[in-house]
Amino acid sequence: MATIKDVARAAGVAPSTVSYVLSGSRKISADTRTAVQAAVEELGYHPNAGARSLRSTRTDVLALALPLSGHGYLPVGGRFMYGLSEAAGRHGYLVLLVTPPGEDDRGAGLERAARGRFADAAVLMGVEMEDPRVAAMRSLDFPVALMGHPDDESAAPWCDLDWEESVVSSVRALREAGHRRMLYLATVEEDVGSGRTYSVRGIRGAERAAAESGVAVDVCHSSDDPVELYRRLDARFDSDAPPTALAVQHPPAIPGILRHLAARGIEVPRDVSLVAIGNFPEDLGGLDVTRIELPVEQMSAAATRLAVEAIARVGDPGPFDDGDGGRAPHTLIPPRLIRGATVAPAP
Amino acid sequence: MATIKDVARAAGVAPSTVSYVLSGSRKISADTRTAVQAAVEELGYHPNAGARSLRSTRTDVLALALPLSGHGYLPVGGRFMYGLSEAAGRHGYLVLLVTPPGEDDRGAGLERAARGRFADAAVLMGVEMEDPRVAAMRSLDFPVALMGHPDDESAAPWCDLDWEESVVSSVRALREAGHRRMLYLATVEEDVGSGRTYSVRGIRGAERAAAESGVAVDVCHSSDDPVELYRRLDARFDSDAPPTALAVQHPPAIPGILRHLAARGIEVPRDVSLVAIGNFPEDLGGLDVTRIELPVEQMSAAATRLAVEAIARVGDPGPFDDGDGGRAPHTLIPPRLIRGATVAPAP
DNA sequence: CTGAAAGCGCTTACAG
DNA sequence: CTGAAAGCGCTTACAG
Repeated sequence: MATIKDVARAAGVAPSTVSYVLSGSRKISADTRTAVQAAVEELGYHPNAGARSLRSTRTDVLALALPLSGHGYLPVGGRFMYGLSEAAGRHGYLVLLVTPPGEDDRGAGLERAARGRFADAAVLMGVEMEDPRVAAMRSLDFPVALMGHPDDESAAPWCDLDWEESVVSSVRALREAGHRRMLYLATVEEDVGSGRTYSVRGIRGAERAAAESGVAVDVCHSSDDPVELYRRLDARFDSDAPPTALAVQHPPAIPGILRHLAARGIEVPRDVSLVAIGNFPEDLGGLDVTRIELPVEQMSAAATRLAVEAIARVGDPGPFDDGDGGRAPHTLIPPRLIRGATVAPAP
Repeated sequence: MATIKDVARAAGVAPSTVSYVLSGSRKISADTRTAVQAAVEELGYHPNAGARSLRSTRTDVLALALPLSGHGYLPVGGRFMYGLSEAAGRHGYLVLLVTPPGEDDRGAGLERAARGRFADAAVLMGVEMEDPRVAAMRSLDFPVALMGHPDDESAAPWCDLDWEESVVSSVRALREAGHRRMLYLATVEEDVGSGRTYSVRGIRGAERAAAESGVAVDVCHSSDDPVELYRRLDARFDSDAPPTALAVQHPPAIPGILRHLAARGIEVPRDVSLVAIGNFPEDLGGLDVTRIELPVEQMSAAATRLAVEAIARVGDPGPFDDGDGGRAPHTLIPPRLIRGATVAPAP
C-alpha cells in the first residue's frame, strides 16, 4: 500500500509537503499542489488511519453506542444507525458500532472505544433519564451527544423529539374530536423500568394532558407479549366506562391491536379513535393512521452535529457557558401531527 | 490518558513487558503478570488503537459495507448491523459502518476504509451477482466476506440463505396441499435490476420449482408502491385461471396484500394459501404465516467467522486451495419451513 | 513557499 | 524470564 513517502517521491517533494497539501493547512504553490494531487490519484493514496490518529489524536470516527437493550434488537435502531452513518459521512466521519457487552458490564465496550481512542466522540442511543454512560464519558473528557432528553439537561449535548408535547398534542387532537375517556398505551415496561427518556417523558405528557384538558387519560403499559397486551386492553374495554380513543406510543403493536379489537367487534375509527406516536413499521396494512412520527433523519443529523461541535470544544473551560442557564447545547424537536383516517368524532 | 509507559512505571517493568502480558505472546512470571494486571486495572489502561494498528497492522475492526441501496434504508439492514456487531464482539472486533457515498462513486467509502487501514476486513451487505466491490477489494488484497451468494463462487468467501431452495421448498409445500396454480411474488424490481443475489436466486428457484413439479408458477415482481403492487395482483386474480396460492418473497408487503385481497372478498387461507420467504416485520397483525425466515443471526455469525478466517489467510498463496474445486469458503444455509396457518388444501 | 526532524504509543525481532 | 531499541506512517512546530 502506498505511503506518504511514495507520494512525495512521485511528486518530487518532501513528505511534509504532501501532508500540507492534503490538510490544506498551509499555502502551497499551484504547481506543487497539482503535482502532489496527481501522485495521490496515481497511487490511490489514502493516509493510514492509525498513523494519522496517533499523531493528530483525531480519528475521524464517531462511536455509536447501541441501546443497553433489555429485549435484543430494536427495529428503530436500524434507521438510526443508517441515518447516523449518512449524517456522519457528510461531516467526514465514519461510524463505529459499539454494542453493550454484558448486563453487568454497562458501557465497557464504550469505555474501550473512548480510552483506546477508537473514536473522537460518541453518540449514545437509548438514553436513560440518569444514564450512567454520561458520567463515565465525562470523567474521561470524552465528547458525547445524546439521542434522548435526560433528566440533567446540563450533563451533555442532547437531542430528542419532544415526547411530552407529542402525547399532549395527541390527547388534544382526540379531545377536539369530542373524546373524554382515553387510554394512553405507553412503551413496554422494560423501557419504562430502565428509565428510557422517551418512555418517561411520554408518560409525563399523558399526565400533564389529563391535568390540563380535564379529560380522563388512563395510562397502561404496552407489552411485547401479545397475550398479555390484549389482556390489558380487554380489562379496559370490559370496564363500565371503556375508552373511546387510544393514544399509542408503541406503533409496532398496532396491527395486532386492530386485529384483536376487530375480533371483539370494535372497529377503528367507527367505535374507537386512534393516534399513534413513535417509529412506524414499513407497512401497517395500508392503514392511514393519525400519527406523530419519530423524525429519525432529523435526530441523526442533530446528534451528529452536536457530536462534531463537542469535539471542537474539547479542552474548553467549565461547562457550557453559552448563556442558556447552564443547559447544554440541544435540539428539541417539536411534534408534527399527521392527520390520517383513524380519528372520528366521539360517539 | 494512561499510556503503556505509565503502566510500566506503575508495575516496575519495561513497556515491552506490559505489551507481552497484554498480548499473551510470551511466557511471563506470575509475579510480573499480576503486577502488570493490577497497574492496568488501576490506571484503566486501554492500548491506543492508532498506535497499535500502526505497529501491528491489525485494527481489530471489521468494516460493514452497507447495501448500495437504490431505495434508501432497508429494514432488514438494522438486524444485520446489530447481529454483525454482536458476532464481531465475540471475536474481539468492533464494526465500522461504511455507507456508499454517491451513485457514481460505488465503493469509494469502502476503498477509503481499506486503503486507509480503518479495518482488517470488510463484510459486504446487499451483494450483487457480479458485485464490483469484490474485484476492487481483491485488487487491494483486502479480505472480504460476502452476505450473498454471488455468481462466481471462487471470488470471495460468502454466506447466504439458500434462496433458490427456499422458493423450491415453498412451492413444494403448496403443491403438497394440492395447489396447481401459484403466483410467486419476487422482490422489488430495483433489487432484481441491480442483481441482488437473493432476488436472482429466488426467481431461479421459482423457475426450477415450476419445471420440476410441473405446476404453473407465475412470476411477478413486487413493488414498494402499493397501488402498483395491487394492480399487478388484480391482473392475476382477474384472469381466467387465478392463482390459488401465493409464495411471497417480500414479507413487509403482506399486511397490505391481505387487506387488499380481503377487500376483494378473498380470504387467506380460505380462498388462497400463502407462504412467505425472507425477513419479517415485528408484527404481521398477529397472523401466523407459513414461512421461511431469513436467519439473520446465523448469517451474521457466519459472515463474521469467514471474515476473521480471511484475515488470518492474508498473504497466503493462490486462491483457496482447500480442495473444493476452487470454491471459496462458504456457508449455504438450508431453508427451514415453519408451518403456520396460511396454507390450506386447494379448492 | 518548502523541508528536515521530532515524536505520537505501540509491537516485535534482537539480545541477554 | 525480561529489557533496550528500532520503527510503523503520519503531523506539526521549527527553521530557512
